[in-house]
Amino acid sequence: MPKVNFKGRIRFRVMDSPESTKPTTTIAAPTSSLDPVAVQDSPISSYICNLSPLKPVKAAPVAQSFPGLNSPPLVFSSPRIHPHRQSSFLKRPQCTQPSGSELSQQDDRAINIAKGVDESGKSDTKLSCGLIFGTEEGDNSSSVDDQCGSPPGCVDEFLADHMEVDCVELNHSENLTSKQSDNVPKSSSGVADSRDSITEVEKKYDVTKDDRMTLGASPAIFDQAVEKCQEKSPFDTAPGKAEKENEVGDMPSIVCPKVEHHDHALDKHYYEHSATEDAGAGHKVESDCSSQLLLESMQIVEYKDCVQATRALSSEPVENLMLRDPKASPHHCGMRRRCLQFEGAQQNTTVNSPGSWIPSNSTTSSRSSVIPANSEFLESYYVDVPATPANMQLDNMTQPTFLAFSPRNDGTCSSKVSKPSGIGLHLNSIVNAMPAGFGAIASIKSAERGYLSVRGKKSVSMINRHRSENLENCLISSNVVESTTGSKEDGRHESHPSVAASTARSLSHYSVQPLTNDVLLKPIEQQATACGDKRKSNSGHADSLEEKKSSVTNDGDDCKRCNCKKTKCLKLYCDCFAAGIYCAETCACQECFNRPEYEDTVLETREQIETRNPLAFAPKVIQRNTEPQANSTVEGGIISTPSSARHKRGCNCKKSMCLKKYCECYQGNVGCSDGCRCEGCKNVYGRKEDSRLFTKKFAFSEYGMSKDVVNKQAIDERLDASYEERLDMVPSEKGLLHIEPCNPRDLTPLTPSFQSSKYHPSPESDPTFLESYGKSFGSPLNSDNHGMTLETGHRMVLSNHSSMDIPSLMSPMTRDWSNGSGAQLVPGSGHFSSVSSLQWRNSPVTPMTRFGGTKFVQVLDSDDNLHDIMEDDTPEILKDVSTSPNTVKVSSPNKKRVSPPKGGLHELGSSSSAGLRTSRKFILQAVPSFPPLTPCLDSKSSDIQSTSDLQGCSSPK
DNA sequence: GAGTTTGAAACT
DNA sequence: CAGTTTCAAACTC
Repeated sequence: MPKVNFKGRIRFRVMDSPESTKPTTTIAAPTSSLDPVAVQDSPISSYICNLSPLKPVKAAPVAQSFPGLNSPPLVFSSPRIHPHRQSSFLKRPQCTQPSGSELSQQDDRAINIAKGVDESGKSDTKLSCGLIFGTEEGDNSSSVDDQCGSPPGCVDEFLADHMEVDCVELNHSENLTSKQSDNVPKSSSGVADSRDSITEVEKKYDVTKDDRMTLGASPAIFDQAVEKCQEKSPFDTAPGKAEKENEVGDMPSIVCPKVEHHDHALDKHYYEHSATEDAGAGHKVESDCSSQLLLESMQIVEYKDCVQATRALSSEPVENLMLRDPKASPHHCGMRRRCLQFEGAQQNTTVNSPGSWIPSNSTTSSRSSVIPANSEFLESYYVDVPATPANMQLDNMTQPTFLAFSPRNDGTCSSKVSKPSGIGLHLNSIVNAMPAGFGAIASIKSAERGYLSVRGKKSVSMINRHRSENLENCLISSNVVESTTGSKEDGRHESHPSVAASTARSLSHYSVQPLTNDVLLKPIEQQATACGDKRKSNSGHADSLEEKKSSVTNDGDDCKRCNCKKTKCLKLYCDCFAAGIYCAETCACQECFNRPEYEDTVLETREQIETRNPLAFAPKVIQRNTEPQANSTVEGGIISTPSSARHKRGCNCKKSMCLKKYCECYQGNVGCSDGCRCEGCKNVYGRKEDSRLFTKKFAFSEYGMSKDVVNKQAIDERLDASYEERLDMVPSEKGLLHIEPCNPRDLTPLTPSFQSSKYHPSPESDPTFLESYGKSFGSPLNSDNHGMTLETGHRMVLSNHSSMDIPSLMSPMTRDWSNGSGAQLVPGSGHFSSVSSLQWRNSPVTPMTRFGGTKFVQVLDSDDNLHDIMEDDTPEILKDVSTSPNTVKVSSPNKKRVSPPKGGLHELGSSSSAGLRTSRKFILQAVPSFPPLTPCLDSKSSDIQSTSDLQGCSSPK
């Protein structure tokens, strides 16, 4: 068919142009999943894998529809992934704790289901894949390949795996890799296993049953679901899709229409993945999935998460679920789809910890402590996961996030961590929302550590819901949107009283929510926005909102619609491709190869592009302030928002004066920075010049506000218009302040950068980036550094300001700050940071970066290096505020509000002054500790906090 | 909807 | 690294 021809063309092109190395193999087997996968996997150095989420994607293709599989390798995990990771993370721990694990898994499943199975499956698969990869990677590169090639567990598998693995077989993950191929046929057995596992779990944990009861799901239903799953499991290989569909069908309530609609192909992939994986460990997984699905479905049904966030079947439980699941699911749906391909890289980390019990205990405890009965149940699941990690082992904690990278956890408990697919970043950016997820995840993780802060906020979950609503508003800026989504997610997570639970939830939710995006259109919109950075940014504006909506209406996917005619959607010219998402039917592109069918080609191409520019797929706009803006506005009216965010590379506008969407900075709703080479910059969000003044001044501002304030005022005036829109959003956010913690997810979008940075610290991609950020660190480390620095600073600050810390950690930089000051929910930053570090690195970093970044920046600013950073983040200055209230004031474009700021400022100022001082001191220490080298490592070495930062740092874009 | 403008991406 | 070309989005009419 024409496709074939296309493929041929594509292959040729691919071969010819960009991806000479892989091309042949990849090209050869683009459609043929296996070959490419194997190739990718085997050779894949972790590095490569990490680098391109595409690989995972390829793997997915191999699975046919398992983008997820591919994802594992992806360096840049999409935010989504992170969430998943977290979820997976959580799951495993849950596994250790049957009830909790199950719950978490179920949640994930539910999410998947909600996604419409497919999407969820994709996202999940990705996650799962990531997890698998993680295990595999840890185990063997080949295994990874297998995963990729084989159907790395579908998303469901993901979840299921965790569950089953934990409960049933810890070794499954290992087996899975080997089994993948074999397992497929075993699917049936897998189902049985799942049942068994379920039963076992149930046995082990009376709670599960009870939970079911609580959930409202009747045992019978559950059993039925299991049966269905089992039946489905047989889908094994080819049938996978059908099976998935079936599953979906099985999970009637669960299925989310959108998801299904979105990416059948992807879903299929996932499905296949799941099937394949299921076959091996996958079987268990599937069974788990099925069981989980059942459970989830049960829960979901009650919660109706999967189906749609909107669907809140049961009121209370539903709410909790809704908050989590719905969002997640919806999110995931949209995000995943898009990101799936790239996301494939996602790392799934199923942490099976022998000590899982401990976690489980914690989780259980969390349950009791936090969640109300039913909701608790779910929460408990979430909680379990996080709890386990936290409790379990900081190591594990970190591992979970990193597990993908290092299978340590696997040891005792196989923990599969979905690696963040750096590439997924696009998604992140897109998803950004997803990204949010990352951040969220990271935050969550951190939360786990310090999560306490989060806990207090189950209400947050509610908020999250609102967020979803708000999201629409948030659409304002894609970046912002992302952040918002993240925040929402975060909020959700946080919402749960029990920190661990909250964290776990957040993880699960994140993973889920992003995907699910809720059926809620809003979420979708967000996703869309997230998807297309440009568009997002565009949409970011109020105007964009409408557009987004329209696009959203299309599908969550549409966020980006390309019209490529010559590039076949395999170049960065293509917004879809650049965003790490597949082109949708709504696209008007011609001869599009950016489709699941051509995953291999896509992955290869991506790899090639990434080879040239590791940050090519990183979000163009580093969102730091978006959410914060809202916060800032809320708090002190410090509306530095726009300023906080920056364009990765900076624009080069000469005629548009940065006042049109031609300008990427403008598109991204971010101010121009020193990195920009624009001429006659009049960027409403912040002029390059201004940014400098700001940044520097700002840096000083903390120390001496007056100058900054003045500049800010001027800027604010300009920004006010644009900001007002945001502000509008903000108000809601204000209400959401609680949510702020959630905001961290927003950061998720950054994650991509992380990944890239991690793997590709190369400054090439982002000279400006490096410059601004790198300067501070001295090393070219990308944003990671920033993240590192920021985080460290943040932490440092946090140490000073316990309250502040939490918020910052929790929420994106700015908001967090503002909110942080107010909310400062959690004081456990320190703990948080340490834990987060690993995880963050993968993807979640972003959040960290934001927070820490800004603050840190300030601190740094005090130092020479830091100062530069500040500049980059100038707008971020506002962020700085977060670190120090003062900074916030300064940074906020809406200085009027901010600067006066009022109490907030004062508070900040007072606290900040002290905090800053203290932070500085810390920084001084920390900085030295930070070798300019890799942010992550450095940060780690320097401080735990720094480590957390590092995670964030990994995100560097 | 067609044509132009714009700036990023890709290429040399 | 700089310059040029190509490309697709953004914009205008």
